[in-house]
This record gives sequence, structure tokens and C-alpha cells, in this order.
Amino acid sequence: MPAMPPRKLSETPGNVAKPATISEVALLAGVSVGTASKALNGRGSLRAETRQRVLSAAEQLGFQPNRAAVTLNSGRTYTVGMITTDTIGRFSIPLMMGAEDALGAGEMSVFLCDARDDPIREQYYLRTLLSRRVDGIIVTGRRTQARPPIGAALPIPVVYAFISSADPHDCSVVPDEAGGARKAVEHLLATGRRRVAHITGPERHHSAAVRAATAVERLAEAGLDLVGVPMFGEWSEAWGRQAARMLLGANDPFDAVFCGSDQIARGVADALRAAGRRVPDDVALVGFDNWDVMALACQPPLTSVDMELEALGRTAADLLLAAINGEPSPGRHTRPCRLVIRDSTGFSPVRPSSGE
Amino acid sequence: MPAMPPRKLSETPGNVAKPATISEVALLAGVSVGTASKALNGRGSLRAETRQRVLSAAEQLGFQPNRAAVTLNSGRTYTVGMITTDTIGRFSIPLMMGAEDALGAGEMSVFLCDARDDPIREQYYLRTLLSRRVDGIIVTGRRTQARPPIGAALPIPVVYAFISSADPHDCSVVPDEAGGARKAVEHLLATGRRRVAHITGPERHHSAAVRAATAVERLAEAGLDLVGVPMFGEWSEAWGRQAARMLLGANDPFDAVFCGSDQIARGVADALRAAGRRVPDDVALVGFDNWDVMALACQPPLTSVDMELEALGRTAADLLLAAINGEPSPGRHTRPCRLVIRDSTGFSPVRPSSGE
DNA sequence: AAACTTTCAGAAACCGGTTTCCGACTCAAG
DNA sequence: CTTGAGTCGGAAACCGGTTTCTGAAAGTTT
Repeated sequence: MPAMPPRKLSETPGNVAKPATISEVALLAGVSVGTASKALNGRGSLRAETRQRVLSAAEQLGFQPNRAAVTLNSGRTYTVGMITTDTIGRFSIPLMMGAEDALGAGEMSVFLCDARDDPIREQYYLRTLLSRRVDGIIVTGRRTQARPPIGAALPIPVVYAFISSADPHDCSVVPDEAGGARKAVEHLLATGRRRVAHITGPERHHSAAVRAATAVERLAEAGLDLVGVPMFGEWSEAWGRQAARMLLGANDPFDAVFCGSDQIARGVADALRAAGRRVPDDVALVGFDNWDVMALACQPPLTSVDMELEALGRTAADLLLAAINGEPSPGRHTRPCRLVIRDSTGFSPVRPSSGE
Repeated sequence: MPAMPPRKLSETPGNVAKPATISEVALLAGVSVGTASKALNGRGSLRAETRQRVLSAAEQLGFQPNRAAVTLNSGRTYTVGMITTDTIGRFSIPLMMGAEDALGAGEMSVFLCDARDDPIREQYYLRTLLSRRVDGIIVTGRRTQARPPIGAALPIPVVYAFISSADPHDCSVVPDEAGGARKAVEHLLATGRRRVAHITGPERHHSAAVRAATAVERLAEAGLDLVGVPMFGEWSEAWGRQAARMLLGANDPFDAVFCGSDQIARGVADALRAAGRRVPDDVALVGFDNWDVMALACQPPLTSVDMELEALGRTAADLLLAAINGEPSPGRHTRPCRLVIRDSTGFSPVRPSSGE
């Protein structure tokens, strides 16, 4: 066996090491390129000794197959594109993490594309991804409504996550927000609340509308009316504070507020405390999103509906992988939400107003 | 000219359209593959008419060159890997957005790798990226200290962003946190504050230590002492509230608190308000991070130090692109922070305690 | 009209792998 | 000793582009 000096990456000084090719491996092992390929991939029939010789040569050179070459004759890149339509925000992150994790487990690498809600950028990324021959695309983001399909009759599968495509034949995965809202209201009812108000985001926002309608509906099933009407506003703490003060001023008694977001709920909590109402003793509070920074820092910690976005991302990735393997799942899929119960709806001991 | 029916992506029913190859383009244009390539890339000398014929054939077929093939003979992939060591968090996002944007402008696509602070995952991703022959790597994340280099003598350039590499020869880009802290203290001094306290995160966290030391130093330059000692704790609102109460109980008067994070500052604001101290009239408050959700929702809105992470990510990307083009910038680079002034240090009108 | 440029397009090698096909060799049976 | 089956490894085609090299046709010069 030729005693060629090994060229390990970690031993090469400076950033000059060029990755080894399979022909260098073959040369070192004293076999042909084809044989080396078979040895490395466990194909064909080779003597154990030969196979071993190739493997140790590869090891010695730190050989990693050039994926471009592999791609060229397999036709598969083992990559997917992930396009976020809104700028990467609070919602996209857990989604992307879940998807990336599930895809990584499937040996897939992920191209990150931040389209910033700009159709031009979006189309640019789409072209780029197609040119790179990704095996599939995940489209995510926050929108007030379903979005138009990203492209017509694409050569690869596309899965929409969190947002849904306006085309019902496209594969979309969305949280069951109505189910989440039901769970929230049911929890309030189960803990004895009867006078429930609802403060949420802008009415034109699909999420706000669905959550509000479902809350009204579920209360009606229990023979109850919402206190006042759904209060549509903004997704902000300031609106939560303002709406809570309006509610207090209306002289229509309430013992619970179901909020469209944790930020709103937090604003409500602050305004209630400032007005001398105790949470949860006087008023129970439920938020939506289960955004830890808000829900945990709230005083008291907030009961909230978790859309399980990371699991949603994972599901989207799994559906995409299945579609890539020829088993598409067209249509709109929903995933359940989970209610996370904390002190804001509990029967925790009464605490001094400045207490922790 | 052959009147072949055009096969546009958008006209093909179902997800079956296979991307056109250059030989199909050549066939349609009635030229050889080599000629088609020249026409599409503006190389060689061709008659204008021929070039045009190829271009419209490509247009007709929706031709996009297979990047794997291009990669194979150029040796360049026009991709970079972005590895986040901590799980993709609040800090990584603006960084990644900035970097992704700058790289996209350089026609680079970005592989997203979430290593979740797990060395095993990190090495897995590193191997994957090397196998994919990325042109470079950006390593980001939040750490208490400088991190060990991700690999030794890699064949491609690496830039560390936000975190820095323990090896001073590696290229790192970090915010000038000391400068940011100086700006914060100087602003407090300029607005007439003299009794400044400091509440921040864990002492073992490099950021907390640097910010605290710099605050003390800058006050000393003005002939002043910090009120008490730097209060090290956690990066949470709860700690902010607790520390503020401790401060109030210490009977050592103070007219300003410089906080190590916006979350801490918000906790401080809440505790001060609960104790009847007015912000900014009695006590001025400065945070760190300029995290909009916290800084804007705080009552009153929070003056804060912005590390300009998006610009930092952009800088990292630019340095990486330069390194890829053979102009490396080894060493540790710092970028200035920016002070964003809001009401918490201002002379805004006194507001009723429940006022908006 | 012959010799020399210049223009333009095709043939072929190449990038780094995978896979098919085929031939050489070994061994056991006839 | 011949033949057939079974092992093992190499040669070559191929994936989809780019680039170099070559040569034919057209135009220019004398």
C-alpha cells in the first residue's frame, strides 16, 4: 500500500485545504473511481478487504462527497426552501424551528428566504429556489387572510404553514383557532365564570374574527351572552389597557376576559390592577399565543391558548416530505391548540398588590 | 422555425412539469448545447439573430439553469451556511435577517442550521455544509462567553456574528456594548441625573459584566459613584421588580436606573410605579436591547440602547462575501450601538397614575 | 482567381460523482 | 482438462451545464 502522507483538514495550515474528491480516494486506495463509489455506498459486490481499504482512505482524506455531483445524477437535491412572507417574526420562528428540525432529521437542508411581504422579493426567491432544484417549498407567515398561491403548477410540492393558500387544493396546515377559543371559554365556564368579555385585534383580521365568533358561539351553547360585544382593536398592550378601562367604565359587571392575544391580556391585567380589581379573584384572564415573554411576566402568570407552532412546523415538514415521496396531502389541515393553565384563571391565594 | 407547442410552467396541469434542460432549449433553437450556453451567458461570438433565437427558446420553456451543474464546473455554489448556536432566539432573528438580506443581494442563498447549543448538532451541520460545498459560514448566537472555533483550518471562510470566537485570528463581528453603556450613562448625566443605580443580568454573563464595569467607569470619570453596587441577577422582569424593591428599601436615594436589559427595566418600571415613584420625573430609566415589544409597551416608553443587530448581520455578511472573494478581515470587529431616547428619560408632562 | 482573415457554430473534454455492463479470475463439478 | 457458476473490479456512459479547440463558410486583399 502506498504510504502517501495523509492530508487531514485539521492538519492543514491556513484556510487552504481543498476538499478531497473520490478519485483521490480511489487513487489512495488503489482502486478505480467506480469501485470507490460502490465501496462508499455499499453497492455492488466487493471483497471486504477492498471495501475497508477504500473506507480508510476516505477517512484519511476526510472525504465528503460533493453534493452537486450527487444531485446531478440523482435529480434530487435534498434541499427545501422556506419562504416567510411576512418578515420573520415571532410566529415564524417556532414554525421554522419545527420545520427545520423535522427536515434535518430527513437529511434535508433548508434555504431561508425572507420575502418581507414583498411580492417582488417573493417571486425572486421562488425563481431562485426552482433554479436550485429544491425538492419542495414551505411557505409560512402571518396574514390577515388566506394568501394567493405562490405559483401555478409548480414542478415541486408546496406546503403552506400557519397561513393557508386561497386555493383549497393546495396543502395548508393551520392551527385550529376556533378549537382553541372554545377551550379557553370552556375553561372559564368550568371554573365558574359566567360574565365573560372579549377583547381582541382588528376585525378584518381573520384570527380575530374567528376567535370572537367562536367565543360568542360557545357561550350561547351554555345559554350565556358575551358581556357587551367583542371589542376589536389592535394587537397591542396599549389597546388592552384602553379596552379594559372602557369595560370598567361601562358598568356592566364581568368576571372574566378572554383576550385575543397575550399582549392584549397583559394590558388588561395592568389596567385591572391599576383599577383595584384582582386577577384572578375578581376577574379571570385568558390570553392567546402563549408567548412566554408575555404570559410568564404577566402578573399573575397568564393562562393562554398555545397554537403549538413548532409542532405545526413539524407537521408541515412531514407533509412536505411525504409529498416529495409521492404521497401528497392536498387540502387544508388543522392542528389542535392547547390550553396552558396558569394563575390568571386559577384559585391561587390572594396576594398583596405589590407581591410577587 | 419549428412550431413546437410551448410548455410553460404555468400552463402545465398538475405538479408534473419537469424543468427544461439546456439541451431542450438548444433543440428548440436549432443549435448545439455549447452554442446555447454561450448565447445564454453572453460568451463567445455569436450572430445576434442566433443569440436571440436561443433566448426566446429559453424564455418559451421557462429555462432555469440547473445550479448543481453550474456548481460542478465553477466550483462555487453561491450558498452560505448560517449556524445559530443557541436556539434561534430574539437576538438571532434580526441578525439572520440582516445577513440573509445582504447575502441575497450578492446572489447567495442561505442554509439555515439551528444547532440548539448542542455540539453534536453543530458538528453534524458543519459536516453537512462542507459536503454541500458552501462558499462560507456565518456562526451566530448568544453566549455568556466567547465560543471555541467551530472547526480548525476549514477550507472556507467563517465569520462569527454577535458571539465571538475564542481564537483572536478568526473574524468576529460584535456590538460595542461598552460604547452602548457609555452612551446610556452619558445621556443620564446630560439630563441632570447624578444618583445612578445599575440592575442587570448574571455576573458570569460577559455582557452583564462589561455593561456594569463600563457604567461604573463612566460615572467615575464624572466624579460620581454608582448607587450601591451593580445588582446582578437574571435577565427577567421578575428580577427587575425584585431588585427595584430592594433598591427602594435600601434608603440610598437614586434618580436613575440603568438596566442591563429592557425586560429588567420594565420590571423596574412596574415596581417603581407600584411604590409611587414617577418615571421619569422621580427616576429616569434606561434599558438595553431596544426590544420594541418591551420598550414600547413599557409605561412610559423606554429609552434603550440598540445593538443594531440587523446592521451587525449585514456587516457579517459583507465581511464574509469579501473573504470569499479573497479579502479576509481576520480579527475582532466591533460595531457601535445606538441610544434610542424615549419618555422614560425625558421631560414629558406629568401624567395621572392611570393615564395612557 | 488565389491566398489570407475573420466570423460563427459545433464537437468534445471536463466538473465529480453513480450505475450499468462486461470481462477476468477463482473454484468446483463433470 | 474442460466447462459452468459465482466473485470481484474496471471501463464507460451519464447527469447538465461550461469552455476550449477546431474547422467551415464568408469576406477581404492583391
